[in-house]
Amino acid sequence: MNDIDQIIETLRGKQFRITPQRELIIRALADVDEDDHLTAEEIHKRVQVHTSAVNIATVYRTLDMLVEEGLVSRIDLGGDKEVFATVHHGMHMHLVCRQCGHVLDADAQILRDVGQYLFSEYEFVADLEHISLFGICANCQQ
Amino acid sequence: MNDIDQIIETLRGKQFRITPQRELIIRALADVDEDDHLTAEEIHKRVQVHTSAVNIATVYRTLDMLVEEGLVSRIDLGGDKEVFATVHHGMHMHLVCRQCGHVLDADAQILRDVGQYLFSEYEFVADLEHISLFGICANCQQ
DNA sequence: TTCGTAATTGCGAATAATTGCAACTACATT
DNA sequence: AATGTAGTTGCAATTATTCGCAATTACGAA
Ligand SMILES: [Mn+2]
Ligand SMILES: [Mn+2]
Ligand SMILES: [Zn+2]
Ligand SMILES: [Zn+2]
Repeated sequence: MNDIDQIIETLRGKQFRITPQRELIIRALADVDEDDHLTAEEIHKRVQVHTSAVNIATVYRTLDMLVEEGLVSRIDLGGDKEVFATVHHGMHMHLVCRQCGHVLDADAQILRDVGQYLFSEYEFVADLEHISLFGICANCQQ
Repeated sequence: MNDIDQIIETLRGKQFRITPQRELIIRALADVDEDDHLTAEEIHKRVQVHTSAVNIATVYRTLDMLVEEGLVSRIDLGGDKEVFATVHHGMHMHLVCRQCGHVLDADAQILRDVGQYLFSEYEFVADLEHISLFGICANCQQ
């Protein structure tokens, strides 16, 4: 079963209805390159290649739902840029420079300890597959 | 020297001009209780108690500047709620449930290792004093 | 199949946040 | 103290996102 069907099956299991709009949005998200992300606006554009009949409000609502269900991750790449990706976008984190905005991908294995700690101490299951951390990049430290 | 003067001195050292607007905004931010945060809108309201002559755009721009300079932290408390606090708001993290929106404060000592790793491996100085992590809270796990 | 109904969508309006630009002002220099 | 100027602000316009609600539709039950 591919990534798209996987997501759709999960949604069915949770009694969500599979509308053409949702299918197109999920497909757009899953069809990007492994290490790519899309903004809500970009997803909307890609969906409209197939049919102009998907409203931008529906894109926003569907993305909120997919994030809430844990099927898609919402990533803050600094101030204005918010992007989305499915779980097939492998585990890593984004180091975002708060000065120049540069984004560097980094290994996220070190977060495993954090996840275990948060669960054992607070019974909280943290999403650590794909997060952003802010700070100052090597360049901006002079 | 108190928190407010500290911030103002730092700004002066970086050639930023100290306008009445900026002073009021910094004061509003620093005058909250130790464990409190304010939204941009709330800061605007508090500033207007003193004078109605501060535009909301100036509040947004000043906050962006303070965050960029590392003097204030911007915290995402889930989707719509973004709050700000100065550094006197002690080190901890926010565990935000993506299902019910509940926010739990947690110890952040465990992030020290993460910070060291990111610096040694990527020369990135991460801001880990005050971050949010998303996931599922104990309650929403059934 | 057809039907009933709650979930979902589209649309337009409301709200939040950002931006361009002319006017203003903090502050270094004289 | 007066001046010059680059940094900052206010305002209005723009853009991004959310919301209310009536119309539509997915899908379980008949
Ligand atoms: Mn990524
Ligand atoms: Mn806090
Ligand atoms: Zn940088
Ligand atoms: Zn919860």
